[in-house]
Amino acid sequence: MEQAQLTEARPYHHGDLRRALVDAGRRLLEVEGGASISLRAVAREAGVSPAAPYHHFRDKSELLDALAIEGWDQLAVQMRAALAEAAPGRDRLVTLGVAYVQFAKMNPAIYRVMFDCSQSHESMPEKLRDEGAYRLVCDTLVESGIDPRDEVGLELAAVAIWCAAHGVAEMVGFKEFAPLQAHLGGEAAFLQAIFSQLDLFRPRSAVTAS
Amino acid sequence: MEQAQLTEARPYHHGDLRRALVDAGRRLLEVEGGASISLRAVAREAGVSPAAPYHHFRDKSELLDALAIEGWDQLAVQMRAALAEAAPGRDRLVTLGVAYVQFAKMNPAIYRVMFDCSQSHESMPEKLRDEGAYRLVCDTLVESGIDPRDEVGLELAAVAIWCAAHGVAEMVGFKEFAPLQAHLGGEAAFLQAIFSQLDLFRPRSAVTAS
DNA sequence: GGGATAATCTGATCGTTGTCAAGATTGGCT
DNA sequence: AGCCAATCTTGACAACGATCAGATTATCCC
Repeated sequence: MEQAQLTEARPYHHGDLRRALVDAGRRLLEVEGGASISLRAVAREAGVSPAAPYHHFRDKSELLDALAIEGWDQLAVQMRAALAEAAPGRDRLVTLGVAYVQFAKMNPAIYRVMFDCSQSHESMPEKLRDEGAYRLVCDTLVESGIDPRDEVGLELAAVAIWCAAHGVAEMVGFKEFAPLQAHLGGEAAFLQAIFSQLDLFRPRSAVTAS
Repeated sequence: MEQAQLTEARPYHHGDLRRALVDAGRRLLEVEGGASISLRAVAREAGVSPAAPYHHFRDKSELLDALAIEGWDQLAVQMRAALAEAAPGRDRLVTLGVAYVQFAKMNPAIYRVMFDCSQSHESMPEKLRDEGAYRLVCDTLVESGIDPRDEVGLELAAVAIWCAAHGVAEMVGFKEFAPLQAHLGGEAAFLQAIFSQLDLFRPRSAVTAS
């Protein structure tokens, strides 16, 4: 009857398992590199039986969804912080992009889960639009000169930035870029340079056309 | 002793299994949507036992590597074709980007495997640099005005374009973009618009700084 | 309070997967 | 012919996702 187990008190019904499972999952994602997480491992980490999670999530994918949502929240926090501690006059869009990529690089497994979930749903979490990172990007875009009444233009710009940031986030770890990165003096300079290069898709020699 | 089985002749040693396995894998990837492929399913599709592949690939990941390499080849072919049938004066970088994204959208599972393999190796296949799509991008960059002697600048530009294209490729299917896409009149116009937007990271209101 | 009802957790089980070891079968070389 | 190495099958193992019956507990109604 005593609950003096080595790890913690062991309630018979485990007060709030859903929470514990998500935390366990996050812990595993932080430790285990890029491998896909195992639902049984999450249950093990939380100290419950392999079937227990099914009372809180219909699927394994639902657990991953919960992890993904927390990841998006975490990302928004980090981007907000980056904006806050950046010099106000500097280019704030680059600041956002660098923060985005650095989050993805420091939490690769979580970022992978975030994006995999979005892809299987074919859409990002709702919250992004209202209070999350997407909103941050839109605000910064307006702040840097885009007409907020041009909804199409604003969305196009935000989408384009997001795509670029995602692409950089997933490729910045490639070995091919290591010499380039070293030559430019570190990752921050590399990211800055990449983002500054992203006007390349505009027609260059198309002075004749249109 | 007769080999009159329903499907095909059934050689005792299956002339060239490695080839058959890769083909079977590609067939499965084309049919089955986004799910990860099963090594046993590939063996089943090829008509051999579940352990047979291990005489041609050390791992499941090695089979995926082979599939990925074929995918990169296929992508290069498609991009080359797009360049060939595009008007010579128009913006050829956009043509390349659109071809890249359309390949990813028409072969989502294969593209996913291609990129997953690259990420686990932290580098893309060697061939890309010499004769593949990367080389295509570099050539087109030089053709559109970049000084080929500036190796760092050229590589930076190629990397930036690749990142942007990859980001767009992975996000263009999201439902959030459907209205925007419809408003712009189809996917091609949408892609064109996105790529044209990618100069946003340049400092806009930074006329004072620097 | 007490008892019914629903929520939660465990244990056992099924089908599937990746991987390996041991044995059967075959092609190629001498 | 005869041997060796390559190839393929069979059988097995652990781990996984998922489900179900049953044990345990919380909650609510009287």
